[in-house]
Amino acid sequence: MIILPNGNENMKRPCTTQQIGVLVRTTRKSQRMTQQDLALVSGTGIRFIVDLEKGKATCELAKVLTVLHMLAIEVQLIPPKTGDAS
Amino acid sequence: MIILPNGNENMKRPCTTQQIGVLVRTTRKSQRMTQQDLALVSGTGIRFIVDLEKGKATCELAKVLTVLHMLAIEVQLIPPKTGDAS
DNA sequence: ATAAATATTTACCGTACAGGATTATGGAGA
DNA sequence: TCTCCATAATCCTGTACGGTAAATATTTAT
Repeated sequence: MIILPNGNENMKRPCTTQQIGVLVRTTRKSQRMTQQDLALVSGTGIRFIVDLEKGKATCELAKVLTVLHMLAIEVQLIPPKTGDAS
Repeated sequence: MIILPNGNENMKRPCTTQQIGVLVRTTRKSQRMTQQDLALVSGTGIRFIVDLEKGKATCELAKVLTVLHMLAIEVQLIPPKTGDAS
């Protein structure tokens, strides 16, 4: 176990809202969907999609999950192998 | 491609806030942390942890990601293999 | 290249609710 | 009992998000 200069231990970087935003946008475009399309099938407003793709920190969790699902982006949450903590 | 009775095609189930809540709670307990501990290291209030573990739909994305990170729960977002869409 | 058609972004308003702090309640265990 | 943990209720500040319209940017056609 390595203690980094910033005080953190060597754990994987946190998933950021920025990363999610970029992923949503690139995936959406690869599906040739407009933001409006995505908003429609996700049951949200366009504003939400715009904010999400911009990496807004305060987006609502469930709506984000819905959007990811509509884009067929699989979400895997992998718990620690019983031992490592914060 | 299979059309299921509920009208959906055969895509994986969406990740739900309920699942995340359960995962957070079980992982936290396995680390022997209290909700207060988790709130403290995550920079949130206890209320947020309680709500998150209850599966509240409207939790703020970034805070959820922080909590997952503090619990060393890895988040993997896997984009579709270029083709499948909604 | 230029124009036309689309797509995206931003600003504003209004409603509704998130989440922090605090306090109270209840349950499990020493 | 006393203590720790979890939950719930209340107050309050800030803001998410939908709708809309206007301003840009990007793509497509001629």
